[in-house]
Amino acid sequence: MTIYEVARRAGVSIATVSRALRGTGPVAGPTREKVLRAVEELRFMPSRAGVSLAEGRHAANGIVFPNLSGPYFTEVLIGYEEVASELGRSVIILSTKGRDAIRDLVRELAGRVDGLVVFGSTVPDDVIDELAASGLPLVLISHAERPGAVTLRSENAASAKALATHLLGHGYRRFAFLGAPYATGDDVDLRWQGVREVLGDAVTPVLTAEYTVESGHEAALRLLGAPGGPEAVICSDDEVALGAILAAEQLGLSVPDDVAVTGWDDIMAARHARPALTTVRQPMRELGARAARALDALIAGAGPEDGHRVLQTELIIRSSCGHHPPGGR
Amino acid sequence: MTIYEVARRAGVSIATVSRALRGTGPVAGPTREKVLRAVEELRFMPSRAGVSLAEGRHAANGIVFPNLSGPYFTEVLIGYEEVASELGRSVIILSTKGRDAIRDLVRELAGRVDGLVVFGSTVPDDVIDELAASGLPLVLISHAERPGAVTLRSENAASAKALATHLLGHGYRRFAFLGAPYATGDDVDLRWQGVREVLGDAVTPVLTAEYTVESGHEAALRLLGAPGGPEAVICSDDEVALGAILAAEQLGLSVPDDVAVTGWDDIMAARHARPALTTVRQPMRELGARAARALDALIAGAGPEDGHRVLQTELIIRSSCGHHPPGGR
DNA sequence: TTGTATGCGTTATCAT
DNA sequence: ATGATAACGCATACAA
Repeated sequence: MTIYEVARRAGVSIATVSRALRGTGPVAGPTREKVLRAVEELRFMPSRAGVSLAEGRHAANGIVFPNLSGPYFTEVLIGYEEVASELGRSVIILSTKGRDAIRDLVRELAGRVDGLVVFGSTVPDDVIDELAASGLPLVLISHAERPGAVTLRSENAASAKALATHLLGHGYRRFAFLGAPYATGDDVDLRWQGVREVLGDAVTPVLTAEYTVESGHEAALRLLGAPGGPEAVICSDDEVALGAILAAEQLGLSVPDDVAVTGWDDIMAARHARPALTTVRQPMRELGARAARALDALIAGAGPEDGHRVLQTELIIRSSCGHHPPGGR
Repeated sequence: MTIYEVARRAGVSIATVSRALRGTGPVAGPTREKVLRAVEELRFMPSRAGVSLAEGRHAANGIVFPNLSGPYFTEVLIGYEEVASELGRSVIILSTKGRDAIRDLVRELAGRVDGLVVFGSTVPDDVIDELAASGLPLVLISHAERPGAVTLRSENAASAKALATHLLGHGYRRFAFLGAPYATGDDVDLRWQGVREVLGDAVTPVLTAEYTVESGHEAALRLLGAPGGPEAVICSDDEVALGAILAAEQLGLSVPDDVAVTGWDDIMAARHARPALTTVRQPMRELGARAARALDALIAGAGPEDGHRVLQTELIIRSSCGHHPPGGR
């Protein structure tokens, strides 16, 4: 079912069919009618490959993330897909978790899209370099500022300081920062830096295997099971924090009476956990939506080719960090 | 950067470049070297549109789901993407939630892929008809059997009966089935049918707005707040069940002492909830993985063009449905 | 083993 | 207002 068959059926040329269908160039009323009828009868849909080749664009965006296991990347993806779809662009996903030939996969993806969103730390930096050098529009989420790409992230250090300060206000003096191995400049690293700036040597870093409930659980069991444990555990994210709460419960420790626990992200489970989790809300969907818009602007050639944008967060005080006087703020 | 420039640089024809790159047809050793060197120097990547047009295929699969808000669709997507990627196929996603021109979006998607996975009830049946009629390989998840497409789902009715029977064993006699408006033949409808078959008039259906914690919470507040409420609430899925547990707690009711609650799916939060949720485990990732493989077979032209496959589930007894003697089964 | 030439399905330019 | 035709970038049948 090609444009030629439609043209033949309508008794016109393929040029006319193309014009009638996409509204470019003049087409007489009756002619348009004939064409549309033929299209209808033949259930014609222009071949995407043909269009892409002729137009020199894909009308598709890519997104590269490490995995979709937790709510974080999923939420960002939701915001991204929604806006991309509104802008008439399909979205092609690529998860790097457990893949070995990441470089090839990313290259392949790059070949099918007009632009790419990449989460920091999912792709080796030289691959990013290659993409940027190729001129592909690029938006990096939670990645250090970088010429040749737009970078976008939520604020980390200031929120971390606010959180740490709040915990000091509760009277805690021995802290642990619980999270996965963080890479320099990634979100969790910045949170750690912020926390450390306020707490100094009062806070000890404790690594988990991953940013998951399971990992948080295991690490917290060890941390809280040993003597001289922390009075407050600042977790890299909500999932690790939920794991820490489980561990505390398992060890017969009360949260927050025996040990305070805080998270990050404000995923849905944070509000429903017991105790409800004190956390830093991060606008995850907004992050995805902004990325989609920024990428669109990049592709359209509007705006600067690089730049850095930081989205604000909000400290959400609930009950897992300690007791608060009713009516107090 | 086209194949012509590579050919010129290597001093060969484009046919030789193509052969050297994709390993089809014979190429002399030294010639291959020259070509590969030119490719390297020019950072050549074949144009996806060109390849697709020439090959007559996209090497891409689509998947259509209602949303990615909860763990269910996300988990299926994880399994799907992983297998599709292994099979060398990109994954293009489409969320229908809140979209108005679903038909057009699906058509557009259909034009960019070699095959499509669609969750039941996300797309009007006549759109499915159109896709099937067009000959596009189609796998339907949690959709009624259907000629012209492979359908795939997890088992529902038998699990529902087992669950209901287990609850009867606890001695409960007044039940509610809590879930969103279900469509005939969808998963939740089949669960309801199974439950009803065992419990008869002892179970009352109660609708929620959606399959979400919030919806379950609201509906359960009304259900449990009224006099003569049920002794056990069988929920359509874990998220609704978590909402129900929240509602019970809020109303000062103990789960399971005052009211039992069960879920479905065994999402991660089910195990971590308090009380831990009795539920029916459904192999979500496996569902996605199977869909990807079935679609691949369909595209390859292997196997029958339609068929129905049902994946087994497992009843997971935890503490939200009542007390169990230690050591008992 | 290598090259030539054609087709894949559009879009868009340029005549008419 | 409409039609012929040249790209677009690649794969491949066929010749050499």
